[in-house]
Order: sequence, then structure tokens, then C-alpha cells
Amino acid sequence: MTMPDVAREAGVSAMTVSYAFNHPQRVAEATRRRVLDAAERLGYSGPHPGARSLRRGRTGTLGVVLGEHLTYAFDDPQATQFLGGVSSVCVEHELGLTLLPVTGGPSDAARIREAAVDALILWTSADDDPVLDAVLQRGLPAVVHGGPAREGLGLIGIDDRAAARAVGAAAFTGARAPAVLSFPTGRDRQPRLLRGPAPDAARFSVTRHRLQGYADAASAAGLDWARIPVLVLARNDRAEAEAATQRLLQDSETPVDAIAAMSDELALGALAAAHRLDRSIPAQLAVTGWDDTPAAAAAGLTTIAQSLRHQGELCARSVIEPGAAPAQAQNAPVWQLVHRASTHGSPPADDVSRAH
Amino acid sequence: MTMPDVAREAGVSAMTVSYAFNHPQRVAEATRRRVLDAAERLGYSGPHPGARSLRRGRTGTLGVVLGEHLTYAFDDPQATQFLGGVSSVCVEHELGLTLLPVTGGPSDAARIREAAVDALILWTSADDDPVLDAVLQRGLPAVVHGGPAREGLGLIGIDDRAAARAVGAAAFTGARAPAVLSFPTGRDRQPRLLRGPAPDAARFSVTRHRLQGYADAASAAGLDWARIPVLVLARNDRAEAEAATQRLLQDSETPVDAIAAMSDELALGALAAAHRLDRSIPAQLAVTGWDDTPAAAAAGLTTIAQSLRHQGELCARSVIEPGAAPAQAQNAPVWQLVHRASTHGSPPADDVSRAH
DNA sequence: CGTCACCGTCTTAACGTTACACAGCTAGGG
DNA sequence: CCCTAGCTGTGTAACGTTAAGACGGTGACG
Repeated sequence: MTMPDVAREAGVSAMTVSYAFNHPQRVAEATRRRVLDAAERLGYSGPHPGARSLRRGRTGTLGVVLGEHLTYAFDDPQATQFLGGVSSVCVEHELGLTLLPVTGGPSDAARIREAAVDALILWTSADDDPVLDAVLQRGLPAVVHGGPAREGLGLIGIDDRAAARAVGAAAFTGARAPAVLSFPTGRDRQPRLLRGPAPDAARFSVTRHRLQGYADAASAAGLDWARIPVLVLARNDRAEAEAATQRLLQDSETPVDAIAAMSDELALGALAAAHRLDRSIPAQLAVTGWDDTPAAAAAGLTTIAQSLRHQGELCARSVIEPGAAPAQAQNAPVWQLVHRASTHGSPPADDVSRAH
Repeated sequence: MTMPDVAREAGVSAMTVSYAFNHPQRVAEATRRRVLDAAERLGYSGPHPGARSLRRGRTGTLGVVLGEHLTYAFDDPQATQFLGGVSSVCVEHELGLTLLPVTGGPSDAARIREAAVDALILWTSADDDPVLDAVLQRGLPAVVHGGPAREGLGLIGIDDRAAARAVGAAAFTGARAPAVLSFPTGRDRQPRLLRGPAPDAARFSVTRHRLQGYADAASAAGLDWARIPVLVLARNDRAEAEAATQRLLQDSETPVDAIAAMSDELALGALAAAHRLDRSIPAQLAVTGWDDTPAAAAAGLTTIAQSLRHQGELCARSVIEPGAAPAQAQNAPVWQLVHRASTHGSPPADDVSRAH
């Protein structure tokens, strides 16, 4: 069932059928109706997408490379928000959205080479991810969220180090024995407890920058980063954070009195552990999160607000819209420190310090 | 940059380049290396997906039609599990995964007509969704999850009515004033409180079947369905369920003593409301959920276990694998009633009654 | 009445790939 | 020494669509 078939049935040329489907006003109303009727009769449901994309040179689809198994991507509220932003731009531009999971296997590069997409967005990539090379080679417009920066690829993300410095200051000021709840530092995803790890060791640039910021904040507060326990978790998961925090609170000789967590999910886990052990917040334990989710607001959590939804939109626009400025650090999105009751200093409720 | 270009550079024919990329062992090792080197040198990153799909007649991509705005799809733990199952089959078959959001607008049909996919899976479709017609017209292998059943489309899902009857019995037995927390009954998504609504009025077949099952269970327990309050919520959202349940518990003259909820999320909201009002579970209030999520297990919630992940896999296989039996009610997946402490009857902890 | 502009439709020529059939060439068996 | 089988490489012919430009017809205007 092809255009020539429909054309024959309708008594017009194939070109007229094409116009009837793609440029309705270029063809006379009566002819158009005749064509569409003929198509209906023959059960022709529209131009073959492959042929169209071959001829037009574009596919009408945006690809998102997820540096995670797909299941994790769907579970993670941050990925969720980000993809929501991407998808809203897709709907606006009438584009499809193709998900490209990265499994860590050799088929990853092939999947990216063969994907029928016009542009690519990368979410959660490790610094040395071979996928980055595949994307570069593909030569399509592409943008990385969060990092790593790479010649030839756009980059969108907040200044994680500065934000971590700010929220770290909120957590650590007045603390004597702070701790950190961290995202994984490598693709191996081993949960473990480190002390003052070198931030550079983290292979995800977001994790690295946040560790750097926390270390900055610790120094500024007169604390020795090298002694600060950093719980590296395997996943951005509340239950895992709760269990790990509980062990940390119970085991430490010096009672931990401040926790800076890299996400609200992790921070809420820490709060739950504190609650279970009857530690008062923030008197005995100050806690900060990251992302300013609704749950964080409800829990009165001091946190960093960054609209991942907005960043998803930015990423999508930067690769889709021809006029859009290439994504660079310059047009980095805004972040804010949202001060709430989970830390000391008691500024007015819901104080928002604006920053870059 | 096309195959002929690479062929010229490598001193072979275009056909050999094609073989080198697609059937590596069909071409001598030395030649293959020469071709890949030439491609590398010219920056050719592999066959053009559009051209390939035109020529081969398939795209190597599976489409999932989400009956929701994409953001909701990502938020919803059930959708998440289901998509996880679908995607695992995609990875196994080296297929891409394209998401097709349904916004309710007129562009929905166009998106489906133009999607470059080999097969379609429908998630959360209303009975009269015009999208179903677009899918049928497209003529691709397609399967609907949960319903509605439609000539020409596969169908996968559990027997929701029977399962609702079972879990409804667990909730309502011994109760005098039960209530139901329901999914939306129409696309309008209005939250509201109904009394014993006609199950047929629900326009999503899953919702309809579950209401029927609950009504069956009510009758069996000697209760009058027409008097039972049914809270129809706008979203599958814990916070919304908590607020609505709290109002219900406070307002009712006859104190509500049992709640059957259509998801664990909703049930957990109900439990939170009960906790806040100091109602003991199950003595003052029996609660049941649906899905058997980890959170439900942790909360000791009586619920229906159905593996949505497994159902996602089933859906994907039924449209992808040529040998697979066409999806029908016959090969419906299994469900189980998991009896826990949130209902009366105190069977052994974690009692699992196997069904169908 | 001739000219011009415009409109709707048609003809042509790719877009880049790959299934298929076939042609050399080598090796081994009769 | 011929014949067959297996392996490697090549030519041909689509796959279904659409951009660009050609073409004939109609109506307006001087």
C-alpha cells in the first residue's frame, strides 16, 4: 500500500497524494478529500516513516541516552522530572521521543549509531563513557546534561560546586562531626563508607563537583574534610539511605551532628533514620538535601532548588531549535538555596537565597 | 557521507561496505578491516537509519503509547515497572523504545500514524480512545495492556474483577461501613466522592473491572454496594489519597472501618491518614492495596500481587516475537492475594493465596 | 483580445541502503 | 584433469517518499 496505489485509486498523481498528506492547503479541497477517501478505502495510513525520513533527511524524533538501566531511569524522580521537561518540548515540536538505554555492554555504541533520531540528549554519563565517542561520531546535534564537558557537545547544568558550597555551609556551620550522603562515584555502584575521599576520584562530574563543594564548605567551616565520613550509596534510594544512615548514627563514636545529602530522597532517608533513633532535627542532627522536591518542602528540608524539568526543556531546545544558542556553561540554569527548618540559623521560613 | 563514498575510499563496492557493517562474517577479515578503517577516516558512522528501514521494511523500534502525559507516566510506579519489563525485552532484542504520549489533542493520531516503529504497545487506554482507531489503521502488531479489548488488537492483563473480588473480600469481611479508593473513571480526572457508582460508568476497563469485583465482594459480605462511598481520585498519588481519606474518616457519621484501594500508593495514603487520626489498623480500619510494591510489604499491607514488569515483558514479546502466541485472555498473567496485617483474619504472616 | 500572474497538478530525479543473483577463484575429491 | 562446493566480492534493482521545477488552465487587467 503506497502513494502510487492511492493516487491510482483517487485518479491523481502520487505527488498530489503526498501534498494532500503533508501540505493540505497546497491542494484543492475537493482533490484533498478525494485523496483521503481513497486512502481510507485502501487502508493506507499515511506516508511510510522510513521513506519519509530518507527523503527529508530528518526523522522527527529526539533521542535521550540514559546512562542507566531503563528501570532505574523510571524510578528516579530526578530523571523523571528531566524527561518530563524534554518531553514537553517534544510535544510542542511534534517530535517523537526515543529512549536509548546504556547497559554498559558493547551493544551500546551500536544502539546509538543506529538510532533513528535527529538529535541526542545525554543524561547521567560517566566521564570516560565510551557512549560519548559514539555520540560524537554520529555528528548529530547533542547536549550533555550535568557533564562531562566535551569538545563538540553542548553542556547544560548548574554550577554544582558553588551550590554544594552553599548548601554545605548551611549543613556544616556549627557542626562538629558532619557526614555526607553521596551518589555513586563510579559505574561499579558499590555502596561504601569513605573518609574525606578525593573528589577527583568520582567518575561522574556531578558527583565530583558536589563533593568538591562540600569539601570547600567543610574547610570554610574549619572542619577537616579528610576526616568526614562520606557514605557512597549504590542508588538514589530513600530506603537504602535510611539503613545506611542508621548504621552511621549508631556506630560513630563521635555522634554525627550534620548530614549533607546529594538528593532529597537520600536526605529523607536520613531524616527517617534520625526519627527512628529519636534524634531531634536540627538540634542533634542538621540535614540538607538537593532538588527541592515537594516531599522536601513538606519535611521542612533545607535544600538546593534546581528545576530539572526546566533543564530538560533547555537541553531539548538547544538541540532542536536551530536558532537556540549552543548550550554552554554561560547559559547555565539558576539554582537557589532554600533554607528550612532542618538546619540551624533559623532564617524566616522558606528563605530563598538567590544565586547565579 | 554514504556507503559509495566509503566504498571508493576502501577500493571496494558499496555492497561490500554494507556487508562489512551488517554481516561481518560474510566478508573477508582483511577487507572488513579496510572498510571500517576507511569509514573511520571519512567519519562515516554507519548506515543511515531511514534508508535502512526503508529498504529492510522494519525500523528496529518498539513504540509504547502512553495514555497519559509523559510526566505522569514517569511518576507512576506502576507505569515504571511495566516500562521496565518492556525495555528489558527491547534490550534483549536490540530494539529501540519510542514513547508516544497521548495528550488528548488532535495530534495524537498523527503521532501514531507517523511513528517509526515495528509494533505498538498501549498502556492505560480509555474504552473509546480515538488512539485505538489510529493504531488499528496502522496495521502493525499491537497489544493493549489492561484493556479495552478490541478486535484486531492483542490484550494482556490479569482478571481484575476476580482479583478485586478476592481482595475486596479480605477488606470487607466483618466490616460494617467500608469504602473504596478508586482510580479516575474518566479522562476528565475529576476527584469526587460517589456512593455505589455503577461500575459500568468507568471508562477505563481496569477501573471498571475492579469496581465490579469490589461490588461483588460487598454483596458477598452482605453489604449494600449502593451505599458504599467510593472516592474517585484524580491521580494515583499518595498525598492526594491521604488528604481525601482523612476527610472521609472525619466526616462520616458511621465511622468507616474498611478501605479497599486500587493501588498500594493510594492504600499507603489511607494508612497515613489513619495514623494521623490515631485509628488502629486493622481493628478500627482494615485497608487493602493493589500491586504488592516493596513499600506495601514494609507497611504490612494486604494486597494483590501482579507483576507489571512481567506483564510488560509479555506485551513486548507478544508483538515482537513472531512465534509468540497472540496475546489473549487465555494466556493472562497470574495474580495472587497477599494477606498481611492490615486486614482481619490473621492468617500466617505473608500468606499468599494463589489464584488463576 | 493579448498578456500576465497565479493556482493546482504532474514529471523527474534523487534520498542511502540492501536482497538477490551471479561471477571469479581456490581447494579438494573422483 | 574436470567437476563441485565454498567463499568472497560485484551489479542490479528496488524500497516509498518528496523537493524542485515544468506545465496547462483560469481569470484579471490594460
